[in-house]
Amino acid sequence: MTEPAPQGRPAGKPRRAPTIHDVAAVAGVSRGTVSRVLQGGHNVSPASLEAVNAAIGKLGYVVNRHARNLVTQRSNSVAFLLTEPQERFFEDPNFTTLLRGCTAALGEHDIPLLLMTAGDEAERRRVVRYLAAGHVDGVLLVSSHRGNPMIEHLREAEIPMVSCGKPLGQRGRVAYVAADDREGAKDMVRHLIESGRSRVATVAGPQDTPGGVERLLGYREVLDEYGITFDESLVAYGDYSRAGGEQAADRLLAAAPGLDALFVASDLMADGALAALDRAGRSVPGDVAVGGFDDSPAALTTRPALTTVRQPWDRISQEMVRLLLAQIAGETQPTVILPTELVIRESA
Amino acid sequence: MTEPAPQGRPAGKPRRAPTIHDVAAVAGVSRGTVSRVLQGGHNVSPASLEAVNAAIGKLGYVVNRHARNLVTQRSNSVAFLLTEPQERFFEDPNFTTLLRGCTAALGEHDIPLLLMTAGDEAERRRVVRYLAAGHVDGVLLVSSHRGNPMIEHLREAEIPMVSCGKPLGQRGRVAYVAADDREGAKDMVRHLIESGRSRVATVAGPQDTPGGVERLLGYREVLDEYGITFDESLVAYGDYSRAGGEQAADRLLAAAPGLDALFVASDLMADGALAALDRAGRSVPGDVAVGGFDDSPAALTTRPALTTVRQPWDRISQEMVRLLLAQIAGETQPTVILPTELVIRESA
DNA sequence: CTGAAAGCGCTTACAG
DNA sequence: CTGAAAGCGCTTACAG
Repeated sequence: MTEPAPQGRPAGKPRRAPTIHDVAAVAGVSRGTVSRVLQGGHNVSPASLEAVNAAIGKLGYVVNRHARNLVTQRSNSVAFLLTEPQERFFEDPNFTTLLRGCTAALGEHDIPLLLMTAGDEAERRRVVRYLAAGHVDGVLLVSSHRGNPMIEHLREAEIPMVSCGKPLGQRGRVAYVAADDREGAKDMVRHLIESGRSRVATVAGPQDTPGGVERLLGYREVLDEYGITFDESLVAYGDYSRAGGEQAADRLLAAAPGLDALFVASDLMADGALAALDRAGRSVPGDVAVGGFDDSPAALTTRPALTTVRQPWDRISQEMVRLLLAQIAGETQPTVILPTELVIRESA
Repeated sequence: MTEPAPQGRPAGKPRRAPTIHDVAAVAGVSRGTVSRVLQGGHNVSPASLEAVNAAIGKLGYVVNRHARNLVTQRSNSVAFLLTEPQERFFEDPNFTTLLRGCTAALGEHDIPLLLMTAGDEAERRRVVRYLAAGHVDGVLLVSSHRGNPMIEHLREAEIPMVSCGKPLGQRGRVAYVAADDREGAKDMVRHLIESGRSRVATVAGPQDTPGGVERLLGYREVLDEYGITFDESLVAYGDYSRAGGEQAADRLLAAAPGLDALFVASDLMADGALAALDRAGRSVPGDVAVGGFDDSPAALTTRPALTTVRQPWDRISQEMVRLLLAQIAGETQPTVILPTELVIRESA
């Protein structure tokens, strides 16, 4: 007599997950054939293919990644590496947007994202050891400052990687995806001038970051276009933080009280600048038109709502993942520059 | 004649990583002994131990995780799972704080964190398949709303997990770490009353989240303590978003114009409430004292700076990791409730 | 304390 | 198109 089928799985702990062996037995083929089906079903007869798929469904078989990874010498995983002091990035809304986009894009390939941070020397060592050991197939790198020590380490270990934003001082040796910072800045400054402003100041980002450099260059190029002489007293520098933007705007207001427009190199800094202007009794956009950069969520909650330059974060993350997977597959992929978009709200 | 030693590694690609076999050969012992050293060096003679360690250093040997994981049937990795619509969490500063803390805490154990999101049905299926296949050893769960379908799936698959915040409707079946929401709320409301306010209103969180329920309960309990009759018109509900807080405050101002204090169940909502009060021409804390909850970075940039209840995020993430690792190791760990701290700034 | 050996669950030439 | 077999790099009883 046969026992009644147990409800669910038996009481004993040892639920052994079905293996390729079990599938082969049920399907009545060899393990090699099962594996071939798993690899895409090439060189497998329709009958075998169907039998194997049925067995897989019946058993609820899922490949054991460790076994597969061991033999293929791949990890089928990718690291998302933050190389700045953690504080900075975790407060930056651009970061979470990017992280979310990369997670989603990798998810579609069924590739998990390992989040790693390398903020201090101890972490850096641990991460390099981990990555150099080949525990991931590639690295999505988030680092903006020149002279990042991690990049050298990763290059030496010949780990596929793609950076978000152009890594300064690498002379084209590392692939990257970036928004067109310079054109975006130019669009904004043209918009400011075309709306009738004549004393356009700017809060630039750090000059050891690509965004800091390029957005300032865009500002200067448009001044040239319109035959406006560049004036040192109309530029101040911030560190991309809200407080930094506020202080830079204070300095600008002191050095050039007559300014009637302000291009700020990030939304977070623009939010700070808005506070400074408010304190100084200047209305926006009445007295001073203000333009930001990023189109971060914060741009919608400032008052007035911020006119800004939209960075295409969704596409940036998608392209980063595409480039990295191509690189892992052995293809050489060119760097990608994505267009920005001027978003006009109330502040300018 | 011997060739001069090549600089760096040879030109040919095939840099094969050293294995336990190479280490054994260099150290003059068997692979088993090398493995024992790797496992902690028990039952290994001092001489062997030293020889093996020297060989490891010389070769730059790093264990192959795939091989190890295959035989130990462990993944030595942990998932950080977001089960809400992604938008919500990625905008919530509490989330990034928690993510950062967990990454750091796991990093100390050399365990990578896999970031996974289960916002829609398709993602949910993919994630359940991945987790149920045993691809991670455990799950750090971030989910606040009652009736989260993922929890059932994970429980069925018997995957170790610990939740951030008490999962409603699970009757104690899943371990969690949380701040003491009720006590935190009570501290704040007492502070409001003790500072001389008599019409204390509250913006509560969603009532299908533990923070929404508990913080409102704390508010009511303190009212009782002081013999103040509970007044329906002094409570409004928000969804933890900035806009939600602003709208809730608007409603409160309409229903109870005489309110002179406001306890808001999150800093983000408090920021919105501040905007509503400003629009209504009420000064803070002059006309209305405002208290928040979280002590998020935003609490420092509101004007006036926000008096709030600090959630101990660092400890929360550390405890989550500790509990999860214990659970993976087979130990049963009790749930952990951590004390909050009243942070007095300018708004109350 | 230590070595030889089995085995974890896959993939992939190799013959046929 | 398919099976038998080797091998990926480890860990872990088992003898000794």
